[in-house]
Amino acid sequence: MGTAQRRERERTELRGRILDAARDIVRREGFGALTIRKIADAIEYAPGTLYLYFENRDAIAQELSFEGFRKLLEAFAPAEKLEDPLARLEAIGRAYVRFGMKNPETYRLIFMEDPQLTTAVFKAAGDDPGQRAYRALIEPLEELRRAGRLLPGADVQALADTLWATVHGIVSLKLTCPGFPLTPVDPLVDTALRMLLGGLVGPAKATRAPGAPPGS
Amino acid sequence: MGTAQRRERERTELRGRILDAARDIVRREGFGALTIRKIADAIEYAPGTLYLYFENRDAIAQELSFEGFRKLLEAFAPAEKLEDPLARLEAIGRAYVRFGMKNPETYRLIFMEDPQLTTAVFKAAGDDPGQRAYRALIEPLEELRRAGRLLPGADVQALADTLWATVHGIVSLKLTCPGFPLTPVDPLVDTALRMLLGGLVGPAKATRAPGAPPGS
DNA sequence: GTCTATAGGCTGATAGAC
DNA sequence: GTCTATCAGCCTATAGAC
Repeated sequence: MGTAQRRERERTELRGRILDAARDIVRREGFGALTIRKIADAIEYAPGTLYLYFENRDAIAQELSFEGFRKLLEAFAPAEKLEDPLARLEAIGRAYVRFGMKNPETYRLIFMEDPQLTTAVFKAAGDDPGQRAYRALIEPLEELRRAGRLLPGADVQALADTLWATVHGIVSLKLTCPGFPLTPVDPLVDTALRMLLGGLVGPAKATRAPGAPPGS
Repeated sequence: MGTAQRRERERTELRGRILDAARDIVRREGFGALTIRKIADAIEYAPGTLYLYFENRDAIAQELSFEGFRKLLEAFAPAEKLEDPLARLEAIGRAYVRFGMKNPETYRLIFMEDPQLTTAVFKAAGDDPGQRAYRALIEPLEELRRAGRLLPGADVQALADTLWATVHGIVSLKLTCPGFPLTPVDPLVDTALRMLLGGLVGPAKATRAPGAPPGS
């Protein structure tokens, strides 16, 4: 496996160990606590050595963000296999929130810290992962539209952006406002998806009350 | 006016000028750039002097957050005067987003920076402003419920939290991800509110397609 | 490649003169 | 009340020895 060899080479070349240590620090203490010295301490090297592997601190943070975004996309994979486009949208939304809650500091780093970093991630974490993430939302919506299941005149782009904003809102509110909103994450996601997706396919299909428990 | 006298007293006591300078720095350069020395420079005092008026840097940041949250509540005022509860909800959502876009760094400080700060703001910026903000959402929803305009079994709390998460999502995404989402703020808010509130009062009332332009 | 050492900067906060 | 001076600490990044 070429990938494994490259990873092994990187590891022996210290690069991998630097990233491992950096990832650990961000996970445990947040991006603000990520310093060259702390990483150097963790891997038991002199701080200056790190500059042989990364141009500066930001380059390390960027690498971590790329990596995190790639993992987010991987977390979408099972959802993307679902046949029904509506079920796909729902599953992607849930996978997104789950990723954010499981990796709070990584999520913060990617989506809440530095606009420049976020922009860089969208533009260049592999083969245009920003577009790939977007397509995960746009594609099922397009499929719904083609099948005539969207109301006429629906703007697929605006719908995708709204869905994204909502799941991002849930995650970021939960990360920064513990205790607010009062509703626990899972029912909150249930309600949000029901409200957003329920109206999507037209009034006729919206049979359950938004905010009602799933079994009602 | 007692308030004016107190403000004047505070100003002569330097406290007001410190806050003014701090507010300016946060607005222009963000919370990360707020340092005791920078404030002292701006008001042309020695750094140590500030400690006679504030315990430490965090106390200044907290005061700014309290102030910002109070202004957010004030921005709700015109919306809260509307009679129709659904129109009230919509107007509050729009006012929220407008506030965030107009005061990006203040919004960041209050809602996106430090969980501890955010918690403090909710608990103690005057007479329980967190509850007041919450009530602004809960109350119109309760009114809708009482009027039988919500579907039976609807969870008012979850609905309020979802609305809040969505507008927060829109603002915070726009602040950290300029360029993503691609949809401009105003149509994004239109779509989100239509999707969320459209389904709220039951299928019969949802006549416009989510994502369609308002006139369709 | 890795080290030590250091330049040059920033920070919050305090002590003591006036 | 306000100052100066300073402690004690952190930081990035680089230069030069080995």
